[in-house]
Amino acid sequence: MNYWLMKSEPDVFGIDDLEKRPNQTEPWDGVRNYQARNMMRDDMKVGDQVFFYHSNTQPPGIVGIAEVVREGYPDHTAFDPEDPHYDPKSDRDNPRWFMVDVAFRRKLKRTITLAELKDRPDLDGLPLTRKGNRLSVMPVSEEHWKLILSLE
DNA sequence: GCCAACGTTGGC
DNA sequence: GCCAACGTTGGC
Repeated sequence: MNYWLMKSEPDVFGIDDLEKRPNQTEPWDGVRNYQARNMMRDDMKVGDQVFFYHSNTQPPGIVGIAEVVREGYPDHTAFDPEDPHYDPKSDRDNPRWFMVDVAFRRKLKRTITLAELKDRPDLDGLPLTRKGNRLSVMPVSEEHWKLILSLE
């Protein structure tokens, strides 16, 4: 099993929104970055655990846990000219963008903030806190996963 | 609202 | 294939 972290802006789609979805499940659409695409298409497996991270909010941090419930499949929002994530270079015969479905598991008892993650020397190498990393999907090692959970 | 970091685009 | 211009992300 693998571990991941996915970023979302709570004003757009937060952990509470995921909890309220039918089946508490949501397709993670709209990702338009090749590295993140590759991870969703190739690496994320059913049962993988996901930290749900709130970005662009005060304070930014990890707020909950989700789980991959459907593996990579074409992101259809790229096919729809009306959709803000439309990409004319992607079509059904040769889809460029992929997504996974994630399901709500639980909220953390408290937000584990970006600030405290940055502060911990034992979390050196965590992609989230590496300088300049703006990926919206990133891997988390098992060691880091357990360590972060122990902070809850 | 600012701006650093970084990805993408397109002219050459 | 280089690189300047531009757009986006996301912390602050």
